[in-house]
Amino acid sequence: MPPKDAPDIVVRRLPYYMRALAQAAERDQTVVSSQELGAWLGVSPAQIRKDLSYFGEFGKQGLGYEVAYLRDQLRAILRADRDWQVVLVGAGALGTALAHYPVFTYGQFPIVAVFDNDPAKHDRRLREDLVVQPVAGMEQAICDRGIRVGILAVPAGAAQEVAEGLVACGIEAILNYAPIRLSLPEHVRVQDIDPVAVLQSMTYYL
Amino acid sequence: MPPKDAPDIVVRRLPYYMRALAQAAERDQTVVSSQELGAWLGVSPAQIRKDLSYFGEFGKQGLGYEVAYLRDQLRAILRADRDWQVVLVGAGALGTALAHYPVFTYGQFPIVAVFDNDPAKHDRRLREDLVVQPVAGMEQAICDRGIRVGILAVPAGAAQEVAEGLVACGIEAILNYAPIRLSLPEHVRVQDIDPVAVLQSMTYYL
DNA sequence: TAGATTGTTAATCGATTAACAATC
DNA sequence: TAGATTGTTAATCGATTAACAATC
Repeated sequence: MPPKDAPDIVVRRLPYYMRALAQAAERDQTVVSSQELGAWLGVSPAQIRKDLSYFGEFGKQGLGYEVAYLRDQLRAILRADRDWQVVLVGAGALGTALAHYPVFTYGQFPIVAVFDNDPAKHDRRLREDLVVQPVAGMEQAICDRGIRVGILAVPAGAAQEVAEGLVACGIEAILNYAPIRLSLPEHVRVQDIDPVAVLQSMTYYL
Repeated sequence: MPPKDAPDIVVRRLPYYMRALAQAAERDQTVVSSQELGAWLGVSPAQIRKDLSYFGEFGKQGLGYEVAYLRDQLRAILRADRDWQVVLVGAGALGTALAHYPVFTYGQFPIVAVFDNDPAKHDRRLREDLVVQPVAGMEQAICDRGIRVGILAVPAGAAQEVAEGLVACGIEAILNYAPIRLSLPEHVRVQDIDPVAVLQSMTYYL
């Protein structure tokens, strides 16, 4: 019986486990139990143990998990032990804000190229090392560098077309800020970030 | 047997149904089937019918749903037929970008006050009608206007404290951009938006 | 009427939790 | 050793899907 793949919902929790462990390590905590980790994250200890068990055995009975070790294991599992160059499309207010995030500047997901269709924005310098370019040059730039991750911060009307361009350039993971559902090939992962939809679901309860 | 409350996961899908219907209405489409709506959204027709059935009967057998009618019903259910004034805390790059979103300017969630703890930012004008104020005046401003929704766009280190301040002011729903889990009273709804966690879960598959 | 599609029930599928033997 | 906590199995819970009578 082959080991079961971790469900996507489990994979999506791992970054939160990883972050909690990184914070614990910064506090010089050396060991943590599933009980404690769960309390921090609002998750049951059983769920944490079950989630981790999809990927291996990381703890010691009677003791718990070594903080630094488990953090490093999760980093390796999520491929967070390396950088992923990112291409940003859309240099409006949101794109500009994202370009200044530390994680997108020196962090794990450096934005290395920005494109926009608005000629008024071309050559604008978003950062020391980042100049807005015309979308026409996108394919070339992405292929040359082997970039696989894209962030879409364009208006809804342009999103589908731009997304197809990204996919044609070899992008396999897209973080989509445009409030529209993208239709893309199966192999491309898309995650939407939509603050309005989130707020609208919250006001239901008010 | 009392009717069952809709699960939260259903409520979270309604904004997407609502948006698709609004777009269909703009195309002057008058009627839509669960089949068609599901195809647009990448959801099964059965799921759409089941989801809607938590809230009432909105369709006609053999025909489908009247687009404008169902859109309006969903608007009423989600309380999207009114404005919700929003308070923004954090006037950095992200907060500034959010302040310029149309939906947060003239839309359903107008940001009516911005606070920041950095004196250098005080009195900065984010928009025609929006000036950054010291956090000290927050409670007063929120209570005066009866604001119930907050957006948190401050660094992780300040988030918990600021969130507690918001709750003390009567805020009941928080959209949290800080990469940290907030511990707040049960009655306060919190939704996190964390692009890094999302990207990290996607790179697992690359 | 005949064809289509809803609303709902029952079946299926998948995720979470409880419980406990293994063992540090 | 005694106490604690893991990893895993089985039980439970909840969400999705399939199917179909009702009916437009």
